[in-house]
Amino acid sequence: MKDNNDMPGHLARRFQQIAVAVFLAEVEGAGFDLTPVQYAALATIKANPGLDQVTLAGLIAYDRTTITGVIDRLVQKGLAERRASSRDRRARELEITDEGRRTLRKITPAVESAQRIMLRGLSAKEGEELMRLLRKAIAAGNDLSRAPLRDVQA
Amino acid sequence: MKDNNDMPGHLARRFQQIAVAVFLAEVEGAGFDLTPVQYAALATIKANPGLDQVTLAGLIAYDRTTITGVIDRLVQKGLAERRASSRDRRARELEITDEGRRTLRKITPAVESAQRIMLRGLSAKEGEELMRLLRKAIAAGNDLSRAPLRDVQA
DNA sequence: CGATATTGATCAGTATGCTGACTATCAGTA
DNA sequence: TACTGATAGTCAGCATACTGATCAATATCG
Repeated sequence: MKDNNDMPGHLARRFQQIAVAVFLAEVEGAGFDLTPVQYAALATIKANPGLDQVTLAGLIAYDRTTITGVIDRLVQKGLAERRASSRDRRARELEITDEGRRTLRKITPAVESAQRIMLRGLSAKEGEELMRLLRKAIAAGNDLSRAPLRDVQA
Repeated sequence: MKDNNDMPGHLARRFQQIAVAVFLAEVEGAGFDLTPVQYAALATIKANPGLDQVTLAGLIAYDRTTITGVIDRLVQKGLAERRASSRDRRARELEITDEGRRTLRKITPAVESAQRIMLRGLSAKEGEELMRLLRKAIAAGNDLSRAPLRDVQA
């Protein structure tokens, strides 16, 4: 039988598992309570003020049904706001709050530290190579998941 | 701001997301209904008959609380059995059923196909290198998650 | 214009994964 | 042997992720 360690799918699960654990530990150590998904969403809202949920989902490759709950929690924590759009009454415009901005700023060192820790077994060059290969594999498989990455059309 | 594509954590999530989608699509295409986690558990039970749940968890790096539900579903599908251990009345001994063996055998081509598809953007050499780097990063971070990989002591 | 298709958001249901708590049992030791 | 600590399994609760459905609103096209 093929060993688990020869299965890219298994390795993907393990690496992701570790990445999440490291992220949560670093962020909690900094005194915050924010998940990787919530962080990515919040940072993307800050970079694209007023975007709607589908666009946000496309920018970070979330399923649109997952976004609903994530935004719920960001709003509940006072980090983001969800407003009805005036241009399209189906859509909600997302904004980051001052509190959200403060949180993002203070949390950034912990997030960057987490990225280093999850690569701590690799040299700088190996880390770069790992990211390059992941990017390449992801690009080729982008449309195979229900939540592909979608660039915004200007 | 750092781009998502420079964050190993984000890339890990994306690659895992695609890996799961590909696995499910291939397995469903072969006429089966088994998740990646259920497959790994079943294959490990087959390779280690009579093992208990904690040992199984250690072999594939699951959290022990996650195993309970996974086994529930394998048993419910008639692919595995959970019996009380005679040596330790706290423990359950896990066995694969004939139906489970049949399923594993028939599903293997789909699983292997899935592993190829999720690397389809990479050359053979690049795929090997990606797996090598993932293994190395995982080994260094093994103890950072609640569910580390644990080898069996003979 | 009006029928049809598409889109944004949500919801119900299911399956990982985790934290923390709890029970039952086992192991080691004073 | 009685006490203490560790261990196997489960459970409640929460947060991703997905499938598939539904509703409201918008776009498109005959």
